[in-house]
Amino acid sequence: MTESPESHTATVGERCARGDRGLVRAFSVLGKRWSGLVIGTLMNGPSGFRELSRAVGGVSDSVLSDRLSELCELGLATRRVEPGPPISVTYELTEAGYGLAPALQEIATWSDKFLVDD
Amino acid sequence: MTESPESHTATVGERCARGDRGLVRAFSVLGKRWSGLVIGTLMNGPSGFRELSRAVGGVSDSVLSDRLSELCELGLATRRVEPGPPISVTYELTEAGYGLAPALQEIATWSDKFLVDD
DNA sequence: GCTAGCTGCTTCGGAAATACTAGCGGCCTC
DNA sequence: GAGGCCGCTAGTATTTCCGAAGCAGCTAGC
Repeated sequence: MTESPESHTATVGERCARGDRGLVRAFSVLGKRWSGLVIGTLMNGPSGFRELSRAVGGVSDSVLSDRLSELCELGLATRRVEPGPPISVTYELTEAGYGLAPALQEIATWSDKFLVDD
Repeated sequence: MTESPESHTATVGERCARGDRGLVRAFSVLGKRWSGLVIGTLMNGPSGFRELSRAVGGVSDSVLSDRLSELCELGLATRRVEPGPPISVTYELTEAGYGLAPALQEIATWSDKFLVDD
């Protein structure tokens, strides 16, 4: 397949049409406030709740707790408890979670190019 | 730069760390309910309000109207009015809007691979 | 031992966002 | 004229997000 602009556009268009179900599912996750940033932050490696809260910045505890629960339920992240003392909790992305890396990379690239600085 | 798995992982990690500002900006758009799907649907080409509403499916008029306004204000989409009769309104992505295609493609690929069917 | 501070949550009440739906004016068809 | 389409808007109801207080567990310093 040649890499002409037209065929690339058509491929994108067909892909999005066939990927509608996929996009619906994906944005049921990514379209919730903070989820994308939580996942993006966990790309840097496993993290505790408070560490994650500080790294994300600006997310309330209750929402962060909800989002992490959802991500774990969806199999995108795991929650590991070290019984201690001191007790500690660590959140880490799963393979599925890390699978979002290419998309997040593309999003960051797009953002740097097209979104204005606030 | 070699393409070894380690350097790829490090590149992703560094990229996300350096892209945090970018991700924050991006998810201020994509992290809102329906915006991702609206953009994804407009990838198929220009569309009227009702046509878009039906294609996206499940979004309320008032929220769709809000989202489209926001996308236009951000320069991701344009709203064109044909004075008619009959009067018609068409929404279309800008170059910046279409610039999200690679990311949406990656998201759809990821979703197909890792998210469970409902 | 007490206090202060960290941890990871949970709970509660309120603010903000979203959903729902009726309605408007413009237009077309029967 | 009635009914239906269009693109919204406005008002109300519901859901989501938020902020902050609080809990239990733990540590460090006095």
